[in-house]
Amino acid sequence: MKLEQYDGGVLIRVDPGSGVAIYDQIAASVRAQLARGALSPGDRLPAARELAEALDVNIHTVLRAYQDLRDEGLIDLRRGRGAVVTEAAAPDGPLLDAVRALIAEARRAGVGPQSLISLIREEYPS
Amino acid sequence: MKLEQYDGGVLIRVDPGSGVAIYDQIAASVRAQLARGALSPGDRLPAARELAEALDVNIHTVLRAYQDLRDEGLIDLRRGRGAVVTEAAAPDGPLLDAVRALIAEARRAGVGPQSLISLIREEYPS
DNA sequence: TAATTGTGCTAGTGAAATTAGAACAATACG
DNA sequence: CGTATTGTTCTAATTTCACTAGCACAATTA
Repeated sequence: MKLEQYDGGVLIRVDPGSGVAIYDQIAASVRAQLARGALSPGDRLPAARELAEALDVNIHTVLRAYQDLRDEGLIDLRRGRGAVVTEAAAPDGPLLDAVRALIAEARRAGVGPQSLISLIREEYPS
Repeated sequence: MKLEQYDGGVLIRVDPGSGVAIYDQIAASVRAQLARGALSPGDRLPAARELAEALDVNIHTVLRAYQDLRDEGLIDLRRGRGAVVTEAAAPDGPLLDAVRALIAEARRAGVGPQSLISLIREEYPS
């Protein structure tokens, strides 16, 4: 089952039994929307307590996701103020095009998401 | 520290303290080599017991990786016979090109591996 | 037949995720 | 100024899952 949370354009989905950690799903959802342009610099993410309740998750789990995003420089996170999207996290058209081109190519070749991601991890060292 | 295992062209690396599960690292390593063409249909992966000993890991950890690969249709896994690369898992040049193009684009845009993978997960539904 | 190889099972250990509750500090807003 | 909001920090318990360990068993190969 998937829990969702809608808040002025911010849509976050979480699947407790997907093998991926919940805080990682939250962070990934935000990252994807940033790259896609669904979230723009200056936009505000839902308050941690608020999102936690909506997703039926502990506040610390949400905070963990937010802190990861801050460490990556994607959001500005401060008490009293909340989580605000950074200037550095501007949407990128060409990148999104490249992503969609790659996925089309992968589909054609019969390569699934797992293999594709493994390949990228291998070719794009952290 | 990284442990490796060489076996007739099959190179598998594992880093116990990388945050990624070992079985996932093994599977990812195989996936990447399949897509790259370092492994071809008909090739045989090292026996689970053998690889486990070489990597200094439990056999169940290796089997978990192999079973995941089988679930994805990449290898044929049967007792007595071992793990053999499937016909479906053929190498693909254009795909690899697209991957490298995407990574170049991501680097240019200052988008890290995390965000990139999150984006692909979101755009390439399982 | 004998050796190899994956399967299935039980069980224990350790690390990490998640939850819970509370007090506290910075910010925003009337 | 006072109050509500919001993230921060802390302790602690629980739960989940990866990993290890050892064993017996079944299928395949040679």
